[in-house]
Amino acid sequence: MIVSKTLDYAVRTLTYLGKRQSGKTVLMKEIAESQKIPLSYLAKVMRQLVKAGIVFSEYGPNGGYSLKKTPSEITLRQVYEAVEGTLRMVECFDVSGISCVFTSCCGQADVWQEIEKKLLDILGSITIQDIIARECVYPEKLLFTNKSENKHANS
Amino acid sequence: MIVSKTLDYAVRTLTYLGKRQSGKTVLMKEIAESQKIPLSYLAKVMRQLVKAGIVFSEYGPNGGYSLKKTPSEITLRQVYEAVEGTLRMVECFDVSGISCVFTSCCGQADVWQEIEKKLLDILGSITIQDIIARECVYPEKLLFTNKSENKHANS
DNA sequence: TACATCGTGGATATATGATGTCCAAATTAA
DNA sequence: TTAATTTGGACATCATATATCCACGATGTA
Ligand code: SF4
Ligand code: SF4
Repeated sequence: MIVSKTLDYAVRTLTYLGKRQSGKTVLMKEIAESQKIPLSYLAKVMRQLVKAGIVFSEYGPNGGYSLKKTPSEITLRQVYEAVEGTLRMVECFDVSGISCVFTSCCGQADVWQEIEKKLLDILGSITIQDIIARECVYPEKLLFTNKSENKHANS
Repeated sequence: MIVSKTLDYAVRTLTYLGKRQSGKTVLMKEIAESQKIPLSYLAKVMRQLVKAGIVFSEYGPNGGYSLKKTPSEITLRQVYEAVEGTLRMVECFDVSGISCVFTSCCGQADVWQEIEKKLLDILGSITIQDIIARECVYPEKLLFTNKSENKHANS
């Protein structure tokens, strides 16, 4: 019941791209550095986002990434499924497809599937735009000062 | 975003105990065998349920386990927290307590915490009784035949 | 008291998956 | 062609979930 680092990376990247949305592409290197994501790991995450049709990628010099949809069209559910695959709260079948002995008569499986459905609805109702909107009002300032001690001046 | 085997074991055990609720204690061995849970692993799970105040344990001959509350008083949230600890969807602090650089200005963290809250509400609204009620109507029959091929006669 | 029964506690192993690294190939601009 | 950049996959590393083991503590019975 946890947001993996991979998902965290993906969401951060998308909000970052969402704010740059002037049609210009952004280098993977820039994303990695600004978001403190290991470059070679980010590469893997980006591939998944591209394959899912969420971001657009371009090769070569002047290449990079940009959003393929507007931030308000990208839901958390899409992002989740891009990097984690289909959400499944209970795994009633093992890797070789053999079902749990209790599957045919299990009240628990039903319950988890209902919860899963509700959770999917929630994830589907939240967009990258929502996340951008929830950032504090002076984001650029902080982003550009995070090499220093990131101290709060709220006295 | 997954129900661990441990949690699955815990819920199965509690529904099993819930159905035996005549005040009588049940041996760990019986639970393990009927629920196909490794005995020595179940031991660990039971300890957590006892510590959480959900089940009652008794030493010695005639010992065993029984529910400390009625099935309708035990919520999934309680069970989750007993075996997994506090639900936290995002981990914005590493093990040594150092916070993520973005914590002070992160829209994502807010969003996950709201989702977390909703999920906790859902988990808190579902009880072991609900799960028992959702089992199919001939549970004993199936439970006692699972040494055979568990074939369905629904033609 | 002595003994058998059964849960407790913690140390330790094993398996699985998440995270991170590396390098060669593909694509494109200049 | 050459440099810049993403792509793809193999591989290494690390963390955690799962499982096992064994000595100990508590309780009933005789
Ligand atoms: S016990 Fe029920 S929920 Fe758990 S794995 Fe088997 S069928 Fe699925
Ligand atoms: S980026 Fe935001 S959500 Fe992710 S860890 Fe940092 S603060 Fe938490």
